[in-house]
Amino acid sequence: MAAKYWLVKSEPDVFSWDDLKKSKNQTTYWDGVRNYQARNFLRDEMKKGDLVLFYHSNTEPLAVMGVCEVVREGYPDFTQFDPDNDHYDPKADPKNPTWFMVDVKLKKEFKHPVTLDEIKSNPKLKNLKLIQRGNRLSVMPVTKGEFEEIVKMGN
DNA sequence: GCCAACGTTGGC
DNA sequence: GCCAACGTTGGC
Repeated sequence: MAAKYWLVKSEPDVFSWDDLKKSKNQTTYWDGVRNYQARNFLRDEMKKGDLVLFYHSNTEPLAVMGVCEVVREGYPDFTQFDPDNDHYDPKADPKNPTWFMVDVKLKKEFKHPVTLDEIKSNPKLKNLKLIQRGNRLSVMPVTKGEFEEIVKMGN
């Protein structure tokens, strides 16, 4: 099974590329996703070895910072059961968890972060879900071609 | 800080 | 099951 390609958004105020760099083994768990479509990707579709573009949303610079690799496949997001956590979900049932997460590890830092403007002005990326109107998914699939184009732009 | 777009909630 | 109201996202 060939690896798949993904793009995840993170607000750098919450968790930035630098935070990932400083994490133990440059690996982190991707917690706090509370959207069913994104949850399904995390739970069912993301597999070990899949490659993930890491995008900074909401705060400058709006850009893809680099590439991560999935190192642990979907497992229950423990923050849903923690009342002190921002992502606590009082309806979540430990026996049948609602929300899932994966672990990702830093694989490659772009020499040149690929900004939203650059993505928008590249005709090869015009179908990228990220730039489609009103898209609010925090985890989304990208095609191999889109992935390779962004990696090329980052080097 | 604004606001368009969207997902979720809840009354009916 | 519809749909209005509401809250959140995220670019500008």
